[in-house]
Amino acid sequence: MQPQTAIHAAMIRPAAIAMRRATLPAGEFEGESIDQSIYLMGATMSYPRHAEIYGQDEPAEYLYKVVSGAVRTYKILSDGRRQIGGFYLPGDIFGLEFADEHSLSAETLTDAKILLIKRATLNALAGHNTAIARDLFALVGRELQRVQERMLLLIKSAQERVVSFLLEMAARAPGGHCIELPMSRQDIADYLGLTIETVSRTLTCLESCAAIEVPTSRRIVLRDRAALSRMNG
Amino acid sequence: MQPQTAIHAAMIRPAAIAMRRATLPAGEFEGESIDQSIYLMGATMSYPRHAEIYGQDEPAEYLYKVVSGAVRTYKILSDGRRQIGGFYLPGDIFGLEFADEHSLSAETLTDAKILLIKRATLNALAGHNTAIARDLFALVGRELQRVQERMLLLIKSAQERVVSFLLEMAARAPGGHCIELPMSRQDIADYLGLTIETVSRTLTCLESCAAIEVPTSRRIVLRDRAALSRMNG
DNA sequence: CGTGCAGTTGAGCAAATTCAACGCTTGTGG
DNA sequence: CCACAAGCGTTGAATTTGCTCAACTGCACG
Repeated sequence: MQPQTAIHAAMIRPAAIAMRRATLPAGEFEGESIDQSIYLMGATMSYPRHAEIYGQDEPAEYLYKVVSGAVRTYKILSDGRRQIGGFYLPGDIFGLEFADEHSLSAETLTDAKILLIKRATLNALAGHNTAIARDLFALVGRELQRVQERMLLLIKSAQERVVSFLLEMAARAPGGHCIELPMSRQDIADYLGLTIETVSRTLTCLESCAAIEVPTSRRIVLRDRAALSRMNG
Repeated sequence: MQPQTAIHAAMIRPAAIAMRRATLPAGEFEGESIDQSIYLMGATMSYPRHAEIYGQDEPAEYLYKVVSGAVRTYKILSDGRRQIGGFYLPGDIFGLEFADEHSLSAETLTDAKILLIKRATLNALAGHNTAIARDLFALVGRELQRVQERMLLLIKSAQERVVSFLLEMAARAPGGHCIELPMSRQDIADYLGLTIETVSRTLTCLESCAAIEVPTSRRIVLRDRAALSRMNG
């Protein structure tokens, strides 16, 4: 499946970026410098639903930022099981790798617009601009924390995993208590290391406990956040 | 429990380090520049067995390198369960954190000598010396890969987890097929997200399959590595 | 009105945990 | 030197948890 591409790359040399950057106000939050660079130097690509953005073992040339839509990264194990590495929503950056090749694949969950920036370009910028280097570092640090959180999740019970997932998604949702899920039950199951049946049953159970409401299968409303937090271990 | 301290800090200004570094041959492997810095600027501390090196929620001021002995990092969950973040053997660096506070605690498994270096010092060095910055980055990258590996491990079956653990330890052991374990069954269980009983039973099973030998509880010999690799998924 | 897909529900099963007992080693005190 | 307690590891039986397999529902689409 080939993505419908719509490239608007700004052809600016690194030095020009650095100068332009210098005229902007000092960084007020982490990632600002990287954001500047991506917007100035990145190319926007439009992908249809369920399109592959990159595959396991392809060279990791780019860094990606979600503009709209949602993305999943995943890995297929030798026995056919699939482990989902993470879900990325608008504003999130993915594709951070340290090997020369991607260890995960990435696919869109929905139609999506993705901003791409060459890693080589960013590395070159980081060599001259310490703000960008710092942002890159912070980015990786946050990714590390995210993965460590998830490690803790994976030793918990099925119910705790589902609850953690709901709270995590709620924290990133606009309202904070009504979640619109861009992914299927199978995706959630592969993210949590459970089966779809267990996820489904757990949600039903949470609903009958009055902790959540599930008006449609892709929308979940948190009713009793205190109860959920208690279940979260 | 207070560590027996034996500080031998070399008091050298960053600029001096950078100069000294410049006279050395160009980096031949990742981490060399950081190693240089740690050895030049670090302080060695001696800890007895089961001593706390730092605690969860303490400010993360230092980076640590194991000189001798072994270390575990861990987190106590609210319900009393303990998750082990990792085991660190001589040559390993731990204490990498991105928040200002440690999210894990660290303890010695055995008597140990640890080299400490102030994060602030290293950050300052990294700001001037791109080789150090690159090493730091690579270090974090490898830590991220390590954690991602472990995430994959935690969705596997008990047997696969134990086998993965054995292969991981064997890869770091000197001979490569005879493992001297510095940690207890409880530590292994908490590392793998299993119970001690399951770990014990699995080892017994592997031994009766002739895949391993367990001459003493802390020593494990890999007999049939091919079979183990096959079990590893 | 069927067909196909996603999600739910139920019954039976396998895997891992819990609880309990036991063996081995180590260290301590009589 | 022996007796004994404590800690660690192993083993067994019962129980729980989550998985597998299968049927069923609701919904979108032709």
